[in-house]
Amino acid sequence: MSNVLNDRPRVGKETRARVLDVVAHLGYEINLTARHLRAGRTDTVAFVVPGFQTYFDEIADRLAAAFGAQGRHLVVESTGARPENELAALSSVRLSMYDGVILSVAGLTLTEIEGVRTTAPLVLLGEVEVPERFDHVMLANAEGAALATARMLATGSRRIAIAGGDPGGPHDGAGMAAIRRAGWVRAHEGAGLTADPALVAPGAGVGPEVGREAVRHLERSGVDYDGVFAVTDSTAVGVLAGLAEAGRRVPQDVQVVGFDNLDLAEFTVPGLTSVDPGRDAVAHHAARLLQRRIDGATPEPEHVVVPVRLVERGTTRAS
Amino acid sequence: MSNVLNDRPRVGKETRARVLDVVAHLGYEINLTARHLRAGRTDTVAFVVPGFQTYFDEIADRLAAAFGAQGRHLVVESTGARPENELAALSSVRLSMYDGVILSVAGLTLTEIEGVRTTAPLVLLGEVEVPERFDHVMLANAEGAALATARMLATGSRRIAIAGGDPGGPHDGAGMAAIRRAGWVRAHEGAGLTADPALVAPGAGVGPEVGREAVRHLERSGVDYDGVFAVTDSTAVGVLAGLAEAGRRVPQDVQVVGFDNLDLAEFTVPGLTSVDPGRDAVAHHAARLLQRRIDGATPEPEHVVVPVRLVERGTTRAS
DNA sequence: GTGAAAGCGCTAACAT
DNA sequence: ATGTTAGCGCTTTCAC
Repeated sequence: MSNVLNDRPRVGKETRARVLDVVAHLGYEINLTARHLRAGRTDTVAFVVPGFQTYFDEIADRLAAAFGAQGRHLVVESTGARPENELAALSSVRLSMYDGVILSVAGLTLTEIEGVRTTAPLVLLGEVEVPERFDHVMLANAEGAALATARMLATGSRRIAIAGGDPGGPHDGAGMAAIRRAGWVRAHEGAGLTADPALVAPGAGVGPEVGREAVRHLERSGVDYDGVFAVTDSTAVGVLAGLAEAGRRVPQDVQVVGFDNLDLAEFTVPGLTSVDPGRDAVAHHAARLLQRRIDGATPEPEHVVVPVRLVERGTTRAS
Repeated sequence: MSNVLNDRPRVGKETRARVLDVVAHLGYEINLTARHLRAGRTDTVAFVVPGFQTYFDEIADRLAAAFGAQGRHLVVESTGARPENELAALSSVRLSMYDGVILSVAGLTLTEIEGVRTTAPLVLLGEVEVPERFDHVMLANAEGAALATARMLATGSRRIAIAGGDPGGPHDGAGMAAIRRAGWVRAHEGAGLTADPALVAPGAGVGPEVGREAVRHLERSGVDYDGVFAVTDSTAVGVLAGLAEAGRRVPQDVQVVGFDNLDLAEFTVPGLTSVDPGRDAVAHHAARLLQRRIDGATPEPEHVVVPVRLVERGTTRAS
């Protein structure tokens, strides 16, 4: 029977017809679970993200296309940003459901990842340090942040605040926000200036609430500022809302730059200048690295840093 | 061995220790695929969406929470809005990977869905007509659209355009946009007015591009308008961008209302008045309906219409 | 060209 | 209390 269903060559025409007839009659439905066990593959790859968010949506679309082209399915799972779930996703138990996993790391520390024993095809994504032995794709975070900051310095901003990422919080130090903050500092140094710690706005997370809260904080504190670097575009959207609320004109009074260049950035008012992380490249490398593991190769682990570029729109002044 | 691993009761302490030792030593990792075959379950539920988008993200979060509470995993798959993929997701072949599936229908017609023979636990979601025999959760679309339109009429708008959803396009007629457009018409009638067909902006899709294009079209055509109902919030974001581009003030010159009440609606400038679909209710019903199918009941199919309400923000004038 | 059977790795039932 | 085994449904090999 399976010969017929899988279109094997050496089956008589009549037999094939007969089998197909019976199959249709009985309402037979193949059981994928059994096939997976037998085949040792599930033809499914998982993209595990900290949360269902626009940034990951845009990457997931590209991954789905890449894997779909080879007849593999992509599924997206969320860890809810809980480290224990990230670890669970790393355990081979969970991995054995999939031919491979691309895990976007958010909450785990280097030490926690170190402890993971896993031989299954796995690629790590995300703006944190990971052990040498894993394949890893990350962005040029510090460079991007520096690019953003330098752009505002070049067009006259001298007091550039930074919003998002819970500075000083429990997850700070090694995370994405910290690296981008380092780029913000570096750009100041590059211009012979010093970044003012008073311009680091508090607030945990990277959503719009954080951005709006950051601006409210700046306003309350009475500190002088004429630029805001938001660690993500999502944060930037909140920053724009906060600035409107405070009556600050963008970009005349305050320039704003985000990071991620979400599709949305083209539609804020004014359009959001943003650091483009080259999502195509991120997805491409993640898919490529996973593919070679799935193919059974055990190559040297690769650590890809995807370059970024600045996309200029209306939240920065013309140079 | 399995007794030990699964914490069965009647195992001697010493035996347990010995087994665990060996297990650790050999680096044994359980094979979930085999377990799934044996158990006849995968403890995994799929949420199949037309695309990875904010609206579905916000529902997926809630579904993940609901199923996670019962020890089940949620995975999200995208059909890329291709009808053939939606059908594939409906086929029992694909269903057999999961304990159940929640499918958000976008591109399929009633007839196409009619043809589906499936006994697996399945719940349909989405703003289209579906066969009686399926469980289905949808929004009070026409009511919501009428609510939105009536709100703008009540505060002085007399020429309310509608943006998004490809009116007159191939998928028009039965889809979400058509139902919402019906609500827009109905609200006019309820006020003793007539909706002007010239105010139906062309353009396929529900993303921001469509909203901006819609406004550009209105401006080009020179038609008079003082309000825009966007069929989704995502479209509304584009509408706001378009209006800014055209130099129209919101809400003084043009009022705007969206549909979905995305988290983002609170952060546009000005804040977006929007129809809230009660996402909690949508997720709750979808999870509940799927659960009872998984539990093996074969109850009467249920067709839930989730009520909506209007959330007023800055894109509409005070009443 | 066709049919039968072994075995993927697991676990629940059963025999010891 | 412990060890053994049958069988989930598939596919591939092997015997006919």
